Amino acid sequence: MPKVVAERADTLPALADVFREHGYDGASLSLISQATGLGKGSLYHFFPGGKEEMAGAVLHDIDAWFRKRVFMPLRTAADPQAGIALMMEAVETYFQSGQRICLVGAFALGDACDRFADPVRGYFAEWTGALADALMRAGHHPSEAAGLAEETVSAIQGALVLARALGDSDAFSRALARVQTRLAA
Amino acid sequence: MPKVVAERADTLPALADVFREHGYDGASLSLISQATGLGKGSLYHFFPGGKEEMAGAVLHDIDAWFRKRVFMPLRTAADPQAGIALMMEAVETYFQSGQRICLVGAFALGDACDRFADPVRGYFAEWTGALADALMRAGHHPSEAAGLAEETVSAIQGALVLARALGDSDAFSRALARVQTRLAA
DNA sequence: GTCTATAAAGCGATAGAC
DNA sequence: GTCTATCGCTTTATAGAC
Repeated sequence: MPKVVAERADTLPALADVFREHGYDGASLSLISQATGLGKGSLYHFFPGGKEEMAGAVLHDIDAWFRKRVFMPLRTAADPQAGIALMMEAVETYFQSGQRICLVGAFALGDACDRFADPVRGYFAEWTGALADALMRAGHHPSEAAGLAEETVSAIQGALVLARALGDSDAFSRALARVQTRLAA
Repeated sequence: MPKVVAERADTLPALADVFREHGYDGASLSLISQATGLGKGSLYHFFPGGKEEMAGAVLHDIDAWFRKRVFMPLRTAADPQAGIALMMEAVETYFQSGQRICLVGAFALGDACDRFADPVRGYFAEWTGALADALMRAGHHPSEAAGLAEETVSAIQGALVLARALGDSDAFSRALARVQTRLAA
């Protein structure tokens, strides 16, 4: 059986969970140490920049996942509707049907907004941009495509807020269904 | 000229701003002291329960504002469409055209979710419930009204996330316009 | 590469003078 | 009702042994 933590990247999923659950300020090093199974010494060995570098690495990891599974399919799929379908699948999977919130959205609303303004903006700009591109290739007029893309990403983020607030992950699934209908029209 | 802070309620707007800007954990007592112009002694005189009571009072204040300006008009307006119009006005005003985030939504996504689960859930349950009620009275079928209400509140929250993340408050105004169109249909 | 020990600062909260 | 001083604790971060 391989070591659970062999390199820096192995810690990122646990790190992401801690930040999602406790926010940036609430994610203390002792919580992080507990979640990753690593002492503070090891954490600072992997992340010399401390907590800020940990959160930055998590954001970068999330961005890479979305680039591969969402943004790239939207931009490069021969059939734009197939790209959109891949996006919907990835979103449903990533957010665990509404049980997992979006860390980037949480950072946008929360304490870490100023500190990570660039990666946060980049994530949402890429997402809306790639979706608008797919919608244009699917036949929508440019201005209409941009609005529909904005509305779609916005609806997903809002549904995550509502699902978490109401403790009702079905609200997220219902929202995804509505989004799908609207994108197909 | 009257005293700036004469009673507990006078501190709530400044308190709300601090929590909105820094989150629950990030809102330190020294920041709160600075924002309200009150020393720690005075703060604990008004809020014996400390920071948790401060945030609770802010949430209660927000809930009261929405009850009066949003939930009640939706439920009691003779013309349901007029009630919806009042809601849209209030939302546009309260969120300052997208420049101000929703503290309840931020708490839902953030560190304070567990601590304030009840008021957070209550706020969104009341909002979606009151809007669904107005939509039913406007002629929508019950199931359809509930979905449209959920979609509307969700769209507003998502637009606040997107506007903050992109640093583009116009994204919020565009979302409100789309919502208005959909509710009128 | 991982740990323990520790430093320095900030935290929420309290006490007591005025 | 407001303040300052202070307590006890936790925080991030570092140092150094292994």
